[in-house]
Amino acid sequence: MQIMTQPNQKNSHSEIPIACVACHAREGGVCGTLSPSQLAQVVRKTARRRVQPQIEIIGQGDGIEHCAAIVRGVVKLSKMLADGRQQIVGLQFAPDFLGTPFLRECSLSAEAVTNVDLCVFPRALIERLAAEAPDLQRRLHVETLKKLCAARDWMLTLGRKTAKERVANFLYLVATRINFEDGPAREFDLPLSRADIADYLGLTIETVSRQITRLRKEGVIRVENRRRIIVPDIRRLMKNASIDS
Amino acid sequence: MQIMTQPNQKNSHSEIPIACVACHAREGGVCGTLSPSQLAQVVRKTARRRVQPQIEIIGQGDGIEHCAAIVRGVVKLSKMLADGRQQIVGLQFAPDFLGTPFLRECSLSAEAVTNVDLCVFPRALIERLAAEAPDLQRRLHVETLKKLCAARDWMLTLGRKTAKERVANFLYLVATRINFEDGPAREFDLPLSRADIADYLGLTIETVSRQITRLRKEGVIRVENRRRIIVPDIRRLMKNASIDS
DNA sequence: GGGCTTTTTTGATCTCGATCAAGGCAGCCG
DNA sequence: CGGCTGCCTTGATCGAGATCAAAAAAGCCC
Repeated sequence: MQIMTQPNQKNSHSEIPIACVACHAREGGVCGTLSPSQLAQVVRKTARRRVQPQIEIIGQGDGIEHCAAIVRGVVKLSKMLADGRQQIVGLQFAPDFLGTPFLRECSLSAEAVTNVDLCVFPRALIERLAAEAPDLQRRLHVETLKKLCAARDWMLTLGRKTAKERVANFLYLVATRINFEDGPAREFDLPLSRADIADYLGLTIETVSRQITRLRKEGVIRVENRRRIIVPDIRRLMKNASIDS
Repeated sequence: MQIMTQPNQKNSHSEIPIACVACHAREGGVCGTLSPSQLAQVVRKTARRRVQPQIEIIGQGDGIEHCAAIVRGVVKLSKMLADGRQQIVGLQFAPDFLGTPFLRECSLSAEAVTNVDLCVFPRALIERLAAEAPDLQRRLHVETLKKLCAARDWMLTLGRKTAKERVANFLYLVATRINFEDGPAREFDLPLSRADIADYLGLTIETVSRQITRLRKEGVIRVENRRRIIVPDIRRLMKNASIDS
């Protein structure tokens, strides 16, 4: 499924760039250094969109004609083999950028795992503005570099860590990314089902469940209603994940 | 160990940018769109360097002050846990770019696996030129996007493929990347030892060896002198790697 | 609440790849 | 040539996580 292209008429024009800025609040916003006329283009071509859980945002192998910034919610990026085996290759939280301008042939599918609010742009707009505004290009590049670094960290997890370490690593990752401003959350709701966690960790749901139980029994975490995780001591969780701090 | 900083006096000035261009020949070279004065800066600040196998180019956690383009040879990027478990998170062939300008905190170590010729620049130079030349910034960004795509492909391999598929996948990867101009090589020398292959695939050397034997006995590959691989039918190798073409 | 589905947990067993242990083979140097 | 060293291969056994199976808990709709 493609990202919708129509600008959302219900939003006032002034709201949209604020959303974009919010998306990249950590660094002052993607639109931060654009000229007034460039900002006006963004306003005209940008659409807000709300996506329900389990709805595909970008399909595997689509010619991707749009990009988006996540305003709220969690998006999973996954790859699938012909026989159905699946691997989640990235989790994106607000205010991450979705899509690969400047590169066409990267097949992966993006799917909302919670309710997601997006700020959608045409790919061509981003590419044009990036060519005009070096700082925008640089900032998108830095975001890509961070994703590359995260992907490589996860390769270490997938290739060399035990099931228990992987689960602890996942919990640590969610704790640190769920609130993008503050440090690691002490208490949070898991955005993913056990099946999705398994697909992210290269494990089965049974193994994920058993390792969560194990961490719970060892007192590393507390679990309420299967979804809510409480971490009394983040250091202890990191040790269980073999994260050297 | 840091990359050497001294420009190599033995190289004529005219040779160096040619080397850079050669590094990025597929797209016309990193230096392709620079002005004459920018090119002169590159000439002044660039050093050629030859690196022996198993020599570290950039250490894990170094404050990385240099970047490099690979002119010849193969470089492995790896991450290690405190207890010694290791994962190779990327293999770079000529004419790949090494280093992460614009981003400081990504800990990984780069090590030559064959004799490697590099073209070394100060990080600051690249960052300055990229700010001035939007096309250079864009091209570096595209290279990073490709690496991200490759890393995510590898996550699928690490998370969901069997030992045999992983080994076949690795052979296919080397076949396609060892000669950057042509298509997949039908015959090539493995640049990595069994131990390095194991670290790349998240397996042990024994399992790697057994799966190579198995692929050999099934006629998917022929092996000469343990290092030389002959692939009679690349399609068959891809099928064994579960690569959907 | 009661019946239904879906998700998660727990238990029993199996299997692929790890581990432990030799043995083979090539390169190197005397 | 023979002994040595460092990879690589092969064999035997073990174990972490997969698979198969079922029970328990939560959500959902009436």
